[in-house]
Amino acid sequence: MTTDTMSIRDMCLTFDVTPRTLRFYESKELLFPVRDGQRRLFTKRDRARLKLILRGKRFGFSLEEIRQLLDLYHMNDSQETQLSKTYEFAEHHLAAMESQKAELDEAIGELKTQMEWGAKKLAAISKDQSAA
Amino acid sequence: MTTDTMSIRDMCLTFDVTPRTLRFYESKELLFPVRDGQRRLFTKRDRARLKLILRGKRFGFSLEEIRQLLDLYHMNDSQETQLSKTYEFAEHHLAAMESQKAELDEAIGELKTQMEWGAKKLAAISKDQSAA
DNA sequence: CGTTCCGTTTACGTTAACGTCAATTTTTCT
DNA sequence: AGAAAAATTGACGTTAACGTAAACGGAACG
Repeated sequence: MTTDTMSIRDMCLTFDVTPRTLRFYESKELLFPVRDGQRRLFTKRDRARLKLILRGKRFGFSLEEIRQLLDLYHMNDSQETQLSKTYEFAEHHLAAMESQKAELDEAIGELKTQMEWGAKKLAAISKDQSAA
Repeated sequence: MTTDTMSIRDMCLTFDVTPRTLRFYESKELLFPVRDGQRRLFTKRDRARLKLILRGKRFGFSLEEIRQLLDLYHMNDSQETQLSKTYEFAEHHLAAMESQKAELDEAIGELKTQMEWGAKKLAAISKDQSAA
């Protein structure tokens, strides 16, 4: 095995973020890079988490919400009570996502309707012009 | 016909927002309530726009992005060039939404996988305990 | 007719999520 | 070794999206 860890610069290039962003996420306990002296080394786990973080942001979640959610993807063999609490939280989150999906479907439908209307208008205009 | 317009307080109750938010949206030219003296009266059009604004926010769009998008739902018989520009913008936006939907589907799938794993763990734990 | 309840404007405050800049190591290149 | 490039830690700045408080005007009510 080669390195398995990545420098901050490699992370920036791979995920298109700035060093500041990665340090900020570490300070907010979203990432936990190990240290080689002073320098940060990002593990496979950090990369998996970062991917989820960026996706969460695209879905409109705050970093704090995302921090909670990250545990869902790293459920460890902790206490039963903790695990079952996490599981419950996951159920809520899943419901939220499916409702968001439904809303998204509806929005897509509405936009398509609007676009058909726009297309008709455009066709009418160009016809008017050729008739003039 | 009765009023067809709503007071700021009615709007707040209906859409669960604060007066500040509505005034803020007006200042950012997202809403255009008419005036009865000093007081704002929100029209049917404002209500339609607000609904779209709140939905846009849930999808993670900024108010500035939403402001652009609102034109899509109020395409008027403006110049052909303007209308066709709006139409192009709509095409881009539609593509973005469908890609977001795809990503959302993927995320839902992953979360479900994680939850199955968690469910198995929970089952194993409770079995261990009954065996002890 | 006083006060209490909206509503308005103006303006400063706040939080999240970084950007940016300075001063200081640490690393890499030659 | 010496210079340049890259990384680190503060610390202050910035933008979006409102919150909050002050000061004022009309109208509704007992």
